[in-house]
Amino acid sequence: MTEKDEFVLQDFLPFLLNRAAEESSLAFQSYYKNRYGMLRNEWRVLFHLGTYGTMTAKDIGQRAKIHKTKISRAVAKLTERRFITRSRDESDRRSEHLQLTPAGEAAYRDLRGQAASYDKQLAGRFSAEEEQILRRMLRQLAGIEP
Amino acid sequence: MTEKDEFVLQDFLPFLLNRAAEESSLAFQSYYKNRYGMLRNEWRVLFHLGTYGTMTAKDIGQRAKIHKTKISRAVAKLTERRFITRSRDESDRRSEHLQLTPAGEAAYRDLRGQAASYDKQLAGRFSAEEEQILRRMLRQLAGIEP
DNA sequence: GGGTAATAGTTGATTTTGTAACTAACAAGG
DNA sequence: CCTTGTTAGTTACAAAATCAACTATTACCC
Repeated sequence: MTEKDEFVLQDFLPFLLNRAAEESSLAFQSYYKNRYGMLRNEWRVLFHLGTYGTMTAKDIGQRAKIHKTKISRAVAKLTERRFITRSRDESDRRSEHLQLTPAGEAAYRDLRGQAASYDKQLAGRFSAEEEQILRRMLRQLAGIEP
Repeated sequence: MTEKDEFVLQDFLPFLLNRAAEESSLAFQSYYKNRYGMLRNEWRVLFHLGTYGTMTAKDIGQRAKIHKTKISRAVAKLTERRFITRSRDESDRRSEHLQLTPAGEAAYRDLRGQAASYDKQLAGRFSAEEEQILRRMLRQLAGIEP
């Protein structure tokens, strides 16, 4: 808080972070929802496969800190919609390698472009230095390595 | 993003903000959950009544940007647990004034102390200036005045 | 090898949220 | 007044998140 004991709810970091997260997600969320009928966990999975290439459900879960049941259901939906394909790892048949289909790639590229310009718009309210500071601090708070 | 077209998922603001919000809420959340069996919306209502005094559900909703159904349910739970009392506004019998009971006050004071030290701990990772910048930027992103 | 524990992922039951429709009270214009 | 519209708050139903239990497979180790 700004001063010792005096507690200001509007300045409480978890509160502020939650509100900022909600607010900043809104417009983008409605884009992938209306355009592709996707849910938050689905675009997250899609984005991970798009940016990192083939991954297993576990890999995604670790990187994004999403619970395995959410991933399982998101993967099921994306498979159903032919955005990803799954193939068993023959050396460890418990896990599956997930990969985007061409349709998945196309959706990813569209959404990535959208995300990039949306991000630019959000960050545009700040100076370049501020922006860098913000991202660094958020990474810190999110527990993401540098 | 750090550079023009090149999209880095881990730097996407909505993603970062969501992760930071979740991560930073975790410890505090488990405190009020374990200690008082409260949900997020319940502590938010409690905190609003604690910091601003008597309010109506609508007031809380406007200030915190929480949907009225969430507030309605949170108020019902808090009333059931004897943390708040409700009294009709006699000049407009549609709305009710909500107020903390002594038990509610006690819970609020405990949680406020907890929140304050938790916040201090979170902010302690940064310099005083950085901290100020962070809060200002988050308020901006959250759409909160000043 | 054979039993026990650990891991990847799925499924089902319960809780919580989101959305829409609803009730009750007030407002405003004719 | 009285119809139409608006507002505060609740309720009902559908969608999604959470948590625990489950299957299938691999790892450990005696």
